[in-house]
Amino acid sequence: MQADIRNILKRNQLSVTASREKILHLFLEQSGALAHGDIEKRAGEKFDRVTVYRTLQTFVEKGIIHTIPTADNSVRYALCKDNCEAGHHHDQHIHFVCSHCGQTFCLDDVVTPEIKLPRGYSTNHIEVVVNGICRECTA
Amino acid sequence: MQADIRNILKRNQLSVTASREKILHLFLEQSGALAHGDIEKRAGEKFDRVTVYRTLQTFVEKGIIHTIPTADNSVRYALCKDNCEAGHHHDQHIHFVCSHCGQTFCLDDVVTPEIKLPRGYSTNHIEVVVNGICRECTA
DNA sequence: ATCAAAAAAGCAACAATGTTGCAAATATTT
DNA sequence: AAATATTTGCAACATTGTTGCTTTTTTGAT
Ligand SMILES: [Mn+2]
Ligand SMILES: [Mn+2]
Ligand SMILES: [Zn+2]
Ligand SMILES: [Zn+2]
Repeated sequence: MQADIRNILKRNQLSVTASREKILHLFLEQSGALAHGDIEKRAGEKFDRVTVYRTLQTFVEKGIIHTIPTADNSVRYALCKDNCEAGHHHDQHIHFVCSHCGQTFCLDDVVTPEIKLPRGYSTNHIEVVVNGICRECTA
Repeated sequence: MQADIRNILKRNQLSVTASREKILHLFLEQSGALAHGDIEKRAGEKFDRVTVYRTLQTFVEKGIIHTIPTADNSVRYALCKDNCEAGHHHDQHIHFVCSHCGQTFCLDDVVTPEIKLPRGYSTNHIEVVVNGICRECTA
C-alpha cells in the first residue's frame, strides 16, 4: 500500500511528501469521495489548510483525483480509476450520492448515457449524478 | 411582466417586496442560470447581500427556482419551469454549461435518461450536466 | 553520507462567501 | 389608518479559499 502510494506519486513526477502520502492514503482506503473538510478531519497529523488545498489541486491537475459536481456548495474529490493524464481527465462513469449516509460514490461500471441535444449544441463532457439510497444503507 | 411577477409571488404566498420583484425579474428576462454574484451585480439598486441569500433560499423552498450542480464551487439557480411545489421539486430536464460563454442553461426539452444501477442502489433523482458549446457560441 | 538546488509546507494576512440576531422599515390584514 | 406580520439592512461573526513569503523538506548529484 505504502509502495503503491509512492508509485503513484513518482509516476506523476511528484515529490514524495508526508502530506501527499497521507492524503493519497485517505483516498485509497476510502470507498467514497472526500471533501476538503473530510480530509482535514481525518488526516490525524495536522496539515495546514493551505497544504490540503494545494495538494488537492495538484492531484486534480495530475489526473490522480477528479471533482464531482454537487448542487450544494461542496466540492468532493474521488480517485480517478480510468487512465486520466495530467491536464486531461476522461472519466466516463456516473456518480451516486446517498441521501441516507451522505456519501458520494463513483460507480465505475455505469457508463454515462448518450444525450441527444437540440440542434446547435455540441457535447464535450457529460456528468451524471444519481441521488438515492446506496447499497450499504439499503441492506 | 410586472403582473406575472406579482402573480408568481402571490401564488406562492410570498409578500411582494422590491427585492423579490427585482430578483424574479432578473430570472425572467434571462435565458441562462444566475449565480448569487450575478444577481448582486445586475440588481442595479443595491440590495443587501443577506437579502439576496434569503430571497434565493425562499425561492428554492417555494419551488420557484432550482439549483444546478457544478463541479467548481459555484451554486447556480434557474427558474423552475415544471410544476414544482414548495418543498418538492420535480424538474426532469438536463443542464448545459457552455465552456465558451460560461453560461448555464436548462434544456427543458431534454429529459434525463434512465440509468441502470447495480443491485442494491435505488434512485431518487438524477442530475445530468452536459458541458460543451451552446447554440449562441456555435453560430 | 554530504551538500546544493528545487520543491513543498507552514505561516500570516487577506479576500470572498455564507450565517445569525436584532432593530428599523415595509407589506399585509383588519 | 392602525395593528400585526413579515422582510430588510446592518453588524458581527464563521467558514472557506487565496496569495506572498520564509522555513523546512525532498531530490539529485557529488
Ligand atoms: Mn468518479
Ligand atoms: Mn433547470
Ligand atoms: Zn448510504
Ligand atoms: Zn455559449
